[in-house]
Amino acid sequence: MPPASDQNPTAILLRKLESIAILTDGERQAVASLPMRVQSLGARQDILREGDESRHCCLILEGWACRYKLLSAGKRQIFSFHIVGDVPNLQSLHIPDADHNIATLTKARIGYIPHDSLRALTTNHPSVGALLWRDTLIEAAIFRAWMVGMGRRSAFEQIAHLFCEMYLKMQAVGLAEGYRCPMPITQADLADALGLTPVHINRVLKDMRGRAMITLKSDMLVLEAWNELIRVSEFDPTYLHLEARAAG
Amino acid sequence: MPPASDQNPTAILLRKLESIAILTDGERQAVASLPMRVQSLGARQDILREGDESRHCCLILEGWACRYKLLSAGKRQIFSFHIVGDVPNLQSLHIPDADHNIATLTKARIGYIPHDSLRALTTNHPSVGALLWRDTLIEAAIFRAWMVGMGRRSAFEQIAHLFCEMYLKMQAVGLAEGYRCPMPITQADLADALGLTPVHINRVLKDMRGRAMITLKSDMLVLEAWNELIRVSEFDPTYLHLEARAAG
DNA sequence: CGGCATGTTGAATCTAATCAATCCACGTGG
DNA sequence: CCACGTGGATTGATTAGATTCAACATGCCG
Repeated sequence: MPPASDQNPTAILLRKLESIAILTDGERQAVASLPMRVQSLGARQDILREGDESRHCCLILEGWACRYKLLSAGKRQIFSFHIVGDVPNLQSLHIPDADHNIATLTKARIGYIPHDSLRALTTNHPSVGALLWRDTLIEAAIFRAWMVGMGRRSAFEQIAHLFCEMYLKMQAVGLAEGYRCPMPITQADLADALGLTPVHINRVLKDMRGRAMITLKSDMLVLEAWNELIRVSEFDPTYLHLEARAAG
Repeated sequence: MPPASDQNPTAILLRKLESIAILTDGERQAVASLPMRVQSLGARQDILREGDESRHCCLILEGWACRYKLLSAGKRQIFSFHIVGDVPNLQSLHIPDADHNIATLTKARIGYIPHDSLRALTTNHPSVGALLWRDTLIEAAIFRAWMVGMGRRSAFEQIAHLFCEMYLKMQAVGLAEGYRCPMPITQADLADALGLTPVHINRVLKDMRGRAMITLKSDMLVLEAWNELIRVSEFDPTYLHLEARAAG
């Protein structure tokens, strides 16, 4: 598989959709002909702000992004991390007013697809519409998995669970294999995603390294003890609803 | 407005849908003619279990329900509370395999609507399909709001935020007014929803009573100091995306 | 090379958890 | 009518996990 940057922008979307469902040739063609305006962004740039009204959906062509909300006193909660192929504001199709922010984590390229084109696609190909709906439902399932972590898992279990989830998501779209994946996320970002402090994240990561469960260095994560990680975090990949051909 | 129990089952669904959007007569009629099998259940009965495959969606006609997941060592995370008009497994339309459980909290009546009928409805009335999609997206927005609470709010703020949310949701479908609403939820349930212990919930509730912010007795909640509650919890109702006519 | 973001470590503190006992409201049966 | 059982609520004492504050190290980029 060629690197994402060499691919046609819509091919990236197709690869993502085919990681969660099987498409017919007609559907593939319809997706592939979506119009798209491409923009390059630096790291830590807001793509969309709370209160903004969307007229486009944002497809990540390169780099990483996250969704988050700011509270008073500088507190921040990150809701999700997004990789190549994700459409972090797909929900704007039916809820145009953003109730949270989207920002890049790394340098990134974003493809903007007009809502009108996506609506036409769902009208002409209801099964693709159903697939997009399904994608937002999988996202909700991931939210629930994070809720379990924040509410009822220890910091250690929670981090292990997140790493398993992110690895499988990347593996499903060909961005990872052999229990190695890119992880260009600071400990502060991780803390804001899991509801912990950066200091505590640091200590737990040290602990995980000490137990030889992970290696995490220069933005590369290696899951050295997959079975141990899924055991301690009670990780069950069902909720990701990945196509069998893609699932680990 | 007559009590829900006197209404036609589909009227309950209509009232809910009209709390988040405006329907045409044709759409109303189509929703009203959905077939439904009604079942009565006692309190704390599972409606759906993790791993089950749904062929129906469950409409709550009477009583309260919740969605939850069980972990080892008896830990439980509740994802959502559901009231009359809610369809807690709407997502099963596109993800039939349940990755969590649904159970009643109180005695309840449930209407089962076949997936086939709902699919036909979304085919013949795409705008109703879009509305159902929208409802699942609002639910995801509520998940995000809970994530903020679990990750970045104090127990006090979190409980205040939840009470504001639940009051507005009930008010939107005519189940509450005057800052009073039913709240037939045990402190243990609240704890499992917010990621806290029952003991701590108890202490925070005592504190909130002491500050004259709430009254909570015999399953009835009164928000005695609405402005104070929304201030301390930084509550912004936008994420509920209620129709203006229904919003507080 | 300097500057700044990120990562690391220690010590003190605190919020919330844990464990355990008691209380209370309510329904039931003798 | 009252004793009893039960589920839920309340309280106290103690502990633990995570936070906070502060200092220092590392590493990357211009």
